[in-house]
Amino acid sequence: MANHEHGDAPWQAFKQCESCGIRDLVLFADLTEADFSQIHLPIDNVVIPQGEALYQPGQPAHAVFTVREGLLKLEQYLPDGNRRIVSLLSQGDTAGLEATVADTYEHAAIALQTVKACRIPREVITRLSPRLHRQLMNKWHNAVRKSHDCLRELSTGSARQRVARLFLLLAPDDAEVCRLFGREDVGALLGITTETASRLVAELKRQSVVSEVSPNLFTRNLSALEAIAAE
Amino acid sequence: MANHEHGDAPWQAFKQCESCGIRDLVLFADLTEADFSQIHLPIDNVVIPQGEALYQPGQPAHAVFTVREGLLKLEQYLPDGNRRIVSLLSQGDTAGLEATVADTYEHAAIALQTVKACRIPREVITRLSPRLHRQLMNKWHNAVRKSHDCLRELSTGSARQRVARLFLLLAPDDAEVCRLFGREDVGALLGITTETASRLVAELKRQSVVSEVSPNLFTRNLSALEAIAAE
DNA sequence: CGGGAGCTTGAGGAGGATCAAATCATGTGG
DNA sequence: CCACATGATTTGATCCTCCTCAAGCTCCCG
Repeated sequence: MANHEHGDAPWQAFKQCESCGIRDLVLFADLTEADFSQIHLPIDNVVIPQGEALYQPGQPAHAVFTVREGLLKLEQYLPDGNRRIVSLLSQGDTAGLEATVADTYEHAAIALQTVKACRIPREVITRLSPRLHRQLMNKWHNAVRKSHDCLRELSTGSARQRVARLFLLLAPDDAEVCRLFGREDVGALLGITTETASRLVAELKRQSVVSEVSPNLFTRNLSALEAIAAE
Repeated sequence: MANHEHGDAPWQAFKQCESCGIRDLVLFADLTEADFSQIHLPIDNVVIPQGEALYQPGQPAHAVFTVREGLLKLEQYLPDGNRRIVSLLSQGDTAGLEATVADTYEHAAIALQTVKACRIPREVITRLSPRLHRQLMNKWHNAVRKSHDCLRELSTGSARQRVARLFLLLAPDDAEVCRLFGREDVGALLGITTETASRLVAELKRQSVVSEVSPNLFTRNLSALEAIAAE
């Protein structure tokens, strides 16, 4: 199971959050010292090892999570038993936003790379609600945008285009390298089979559009990728 | 262009909204008489004929819209010039929610069936913000859910399965009939070509899984559709 | 060293794309 | 009222992409 380590006193949450390295990215970006003093519940740090679930669909949704490090997939299951990844969450993204309006989680949230996240009990959100309004709206907006990006870029066009677009989406343009994940997950994200995903990644390697410097860590030829994405 | 007809005095908005037939579905569901009295901007009724745009991507986002009748598509454009429908909005859904957090619209919103909607200026939302908090969150939540539904049901599996799932999503199970739209749009929604969309709809008609009682108006054999959706 | 999981590759076939043409529906002007 | 132009839908023929089933391969760990 995921490792929950939290400070024992409420005010520790304050100290931790205030000095958070990604303060401007998170839900609490707008809060003041006075706001933090109203938090009477622990904000836990959770670490989810690769492959472990942060939560499962149908579980009671007691908390919202802010991703500080790593990569998380949100997946859902189909009538025919297949599964589909509907979103990828990375630094600054929020998982389980539905906790603020629904009783249960709607996805399986599973770490593709070891994830460090903050667990924020739903009551904290409820209590700070007016102060968080703007940031909550921003987070929802991001969730919608990510999902539409996924449809537009990763579920449209040929399998080759989708793989190229995935390499472009996985890291900002100025990033040196870019970390990929298992071919089965690539398939579930792009709506293609594991074999096709493998074939195409291998092909891009052979054509040195990307090169694997270490297992699942790639350098990219951006202009070549962009050409494929738009062809 | 879309037809904007609005009451001239602010309080008319109140009267209209208060007696709205879908009051419990809309953004203003929680508001009281006192809240309405704070609205000093007109809530217009807009009618968008089939094929016309409610807004275009990049346009300054000055308003949010509640759909009262009809069907709206949200579409986005790809690097290669193709387009993809990322969401369908119908009664009670909200279009242009991004107006509350961004400067411009992110989609083209186009009527698939003649749409009647309420145009709510962004300042109204801003002003009533705390009172609308819960409903805004609900609307965002719906937007995310719709988008994930689209990915999971309409962009996964064989073209045949997708068409069947579309017929199931287009109207509630107890609806007598179900209205479809042009094959080109069906294609853009399911991520397949116009020809394939046409072929499969025609095939379902021949197999009397659906029947076209009048142009683009269908009755459905639900169990047959469900069987195809899950096969 | 052997076993397992994930990745790669191969051969074959099915499903969907593409290009092209025929049919149907709609509206317009003669 | 009919002839015709226009656009959407349907259908056909062909090709190519991607899926399926299957077998090797690599790497890691016991």
